[in-house]
Amino acid sequence: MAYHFSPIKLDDKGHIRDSVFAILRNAILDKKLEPGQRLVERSIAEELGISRTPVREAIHKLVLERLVTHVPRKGVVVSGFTKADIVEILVIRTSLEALICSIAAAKIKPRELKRLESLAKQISDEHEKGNLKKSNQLNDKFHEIIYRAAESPRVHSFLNTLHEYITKFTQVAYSKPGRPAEVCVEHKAIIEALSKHDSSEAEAVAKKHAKNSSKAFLEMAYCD
Amino acid sequence: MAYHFSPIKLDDKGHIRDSVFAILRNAILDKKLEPGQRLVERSIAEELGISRTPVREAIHKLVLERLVTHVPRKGVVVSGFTKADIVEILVIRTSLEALICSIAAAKIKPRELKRLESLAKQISDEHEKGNLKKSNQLNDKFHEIIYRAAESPRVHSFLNTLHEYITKFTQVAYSKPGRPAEVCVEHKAIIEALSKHDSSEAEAVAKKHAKNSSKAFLEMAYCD
DNA sequence: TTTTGGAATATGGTATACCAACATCCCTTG
DNA sequence: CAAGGGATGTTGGTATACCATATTCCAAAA
Repeated sequence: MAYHFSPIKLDDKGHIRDSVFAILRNAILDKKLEPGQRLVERSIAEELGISRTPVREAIHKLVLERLVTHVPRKGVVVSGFTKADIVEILVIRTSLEALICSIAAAKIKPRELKRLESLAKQISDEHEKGNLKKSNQLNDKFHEIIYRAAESPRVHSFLNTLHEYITKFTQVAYSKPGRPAEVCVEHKAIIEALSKHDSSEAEAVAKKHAKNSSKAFLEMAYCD
Repeated sequence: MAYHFSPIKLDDKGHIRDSVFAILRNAILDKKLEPGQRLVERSIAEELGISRTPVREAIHKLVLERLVTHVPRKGVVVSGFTKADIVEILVIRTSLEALICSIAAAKIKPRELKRLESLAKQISDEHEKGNLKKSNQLNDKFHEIIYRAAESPRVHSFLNTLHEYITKFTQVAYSKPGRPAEVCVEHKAIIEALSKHDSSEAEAVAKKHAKNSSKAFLEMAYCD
């Protein structure tokens, strides 16, 4: 059975395993590989024109991220994403988003607060111009500032992973009527809580922000 | 430089990479490998009497768990655990513990509640008998019941990982005078919230429980 | 004595080879 | 024709070989 992967270009200076990981990951998230489908190391390696070793290492990472499941004596198969899985990811993100915000409140510097205010304004501007892509990028930066301010590498990297899962669908969430305006209001509330270095308020508003975002996503994604 | 690992016994039916992972992980958590020390694939493989392949895969998992850090053109080095790292792990656990408890409140079955009550009683009994080891085991079971009730595999497995980090020190926390009694009270409060299927109360009491446990740990571990 | 070039070495990344377990299918045998 | 068994193939796990890069160190030249 063929996966229809193109041979890898070797001009990449990064490690092959990372390229393979990205290829497989995108294929799964883009549903090019169906849930339940087996991933056969030899076949993938052959199609990509490389050896099994980097393929194995890439698959390993996928297992750790639960995008594929290891079945004894069968190899790995693509995991299915049920609605329950999506919900779990969203609630984890909500919880950690609240956590990192409360931590950030205690540590954030005036310089970073300034940057957040500037970004919030830009985001709102781009919204009005209808520039979804740009405003999404800026939105990511907004949250990245907060993540960094919290100086909590584990939470930070975990949130990034979750974010990548969700990103594949996020423009859907933003297309919900009225959501962009809400986002602006919520961003302002977050900035205010952070400015006051009020951890519990920051936790509360961040949780509300993430919950609303999750809700908007679920409504749009599962309206059927 | 020698790591002083003994050759692996091959009678293990499990995969070698898992054995290697456990060996390295324990060595790091038990401080037999010092922070900053390099892990050289060839040397480890040689000492264990196996090939590099399973060693590589084990090291990969360690990187994902941040127990070691990959340094370009250097290989991997053992990560240092500062107090900030411990604190971060504890607050993540607190956050997820609260989350999983609130989810469990909505899903838990009478059968599981019965089991929790029985365990809480046993734990308190073993405390009084001064049987720390046994009561710790039962405590783990107590939380495991709740984890399972939540049916949230990602949170569940993440909490297990965090738990293993903390476990290495946990008997310290329990040695704090008065803590065992508090634990019993907190367990009762958790059971009550779960019985009422009150998610927000469950979240609150679980958070308090985890926070108190973290506090007890930090006080005992860093009294100097 | 200092500097520099290159060879030797160390090490991780990648490719390949080998093996054991399991599945599949055909052939034999009743 | 059906059932059992063995040959063969598939696949993941492990071992080994090879390669590229970077570091170290020594020797030769200025």
